[in-house]
Amino acid sequence: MKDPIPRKTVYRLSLYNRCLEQLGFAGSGTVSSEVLSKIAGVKSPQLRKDLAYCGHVGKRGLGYDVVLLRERLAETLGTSRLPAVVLVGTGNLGSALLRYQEGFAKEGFEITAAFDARPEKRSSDISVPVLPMTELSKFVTERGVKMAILCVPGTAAQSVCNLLLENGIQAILNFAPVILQTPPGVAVNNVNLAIELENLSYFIK
Amino acid sequence: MKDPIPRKTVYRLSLYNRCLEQLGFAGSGTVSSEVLSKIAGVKSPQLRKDLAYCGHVGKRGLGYDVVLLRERLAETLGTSRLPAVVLVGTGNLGSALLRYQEGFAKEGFEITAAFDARPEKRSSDISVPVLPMTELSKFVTERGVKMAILCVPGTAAQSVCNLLLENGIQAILNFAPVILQTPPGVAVNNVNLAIELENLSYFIK
DNA sequence: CTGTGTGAAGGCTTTCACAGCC
DNA sequence: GGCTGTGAAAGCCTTCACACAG
Repeated sequence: MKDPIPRKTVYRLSLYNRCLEQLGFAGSGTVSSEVLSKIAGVKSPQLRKDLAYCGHVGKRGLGYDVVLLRERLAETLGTSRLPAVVLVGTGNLGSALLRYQEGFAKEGFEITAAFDARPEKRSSDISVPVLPMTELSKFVTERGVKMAILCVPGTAAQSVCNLLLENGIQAILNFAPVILQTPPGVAVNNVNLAIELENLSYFIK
Repeated sequence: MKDPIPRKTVYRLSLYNRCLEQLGFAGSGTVSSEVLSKIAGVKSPQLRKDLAYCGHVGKRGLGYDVVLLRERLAETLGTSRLPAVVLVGTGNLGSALLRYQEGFAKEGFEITAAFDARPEKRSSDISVPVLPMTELSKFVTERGVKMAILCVPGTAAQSVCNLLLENGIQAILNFAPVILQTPPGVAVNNVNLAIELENLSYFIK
């Protein structure tokens, strides 16, 4: 309801969106908070409270209309028009993600270009243009790209990050094992596979 | 101090470990909570409180001895002996991660084997043995593997997950875009790139 | 005087319980 | 009767402020 939707709620709204997709309802009927919350792995009051940020979208006694709910979610999240994304760093992980391109495409994202200090490393099974770093500024500013996926080595991450910010990038999905120092207003999500694994290992008996 | 370290704290302890690594101190000297917290992107009191879970490891007026701290962290997290990991699903993302193997190795993890319904897809630049799914039970139980990375399509994720749990897997790093239904006592960390991107797009002005 | 360790305060999220609408 | 929407309560985590050790 209130303007500033809590970070964690935004996260879960995306999640609910994916869960609805997964349900594969062909426009059919409604879901109850009970059912949907179970799929999403949260408690039902939480789901209801989260969805309340999208306005009164549920019907009491019935549940949530699937189609309507998805529309509202997309609207609230601003997912109707998905932003262009560039990827920087085509090493192991970077080119891996480029090969996974179709996975992103299915979810509505498209990597418009990739950049690397040594673009000739580009392998033949990658369909995205791989350009030298020197072209990054021009490309990003001309096309008004606002999001980037960062896959450079940790040692280069901060300086490449700075370069991105100078050219108007506002959100970064960071795979480099470094916490980026950024000014307020820039969104950074970190994905650190080593930490994920280490974290899991803690819970093994 | 108390036995049950909060989940989020465990997470950050791993993070601090990585930050120390990044500092690259060759056994030299100490770090203050002020400095280390800045690198890790948290506030200094938080860092101190987190580190207090490792016992009295800091020296007042001096800071934290880097070597000692790393030892204590490894001890607390149980990272001294790192567990074996298997990867399931060698599609786009799965084989991408296998190619990234050396990235894991640098952080101390090793994928001991990969499994797929069609293992012949194995490409030549992957050094990890790729075995058919039918061998999974035997491999996992015989070697006592407790951790798995799950990269199968969403439609297969839950059933493969069940198979893993039946064979004694206790922790799963899940890349499938599905929330896995698991009994308590099993740890699951989800990595969903589409959600990360969607989430970031929300914060673009 | 510097910098850790920590009780107490504060803020944010989750959970509960139930009123209200279909 | 069923299920949403939501104030109130509880819980958890973060932040603060300061005592205290080196």
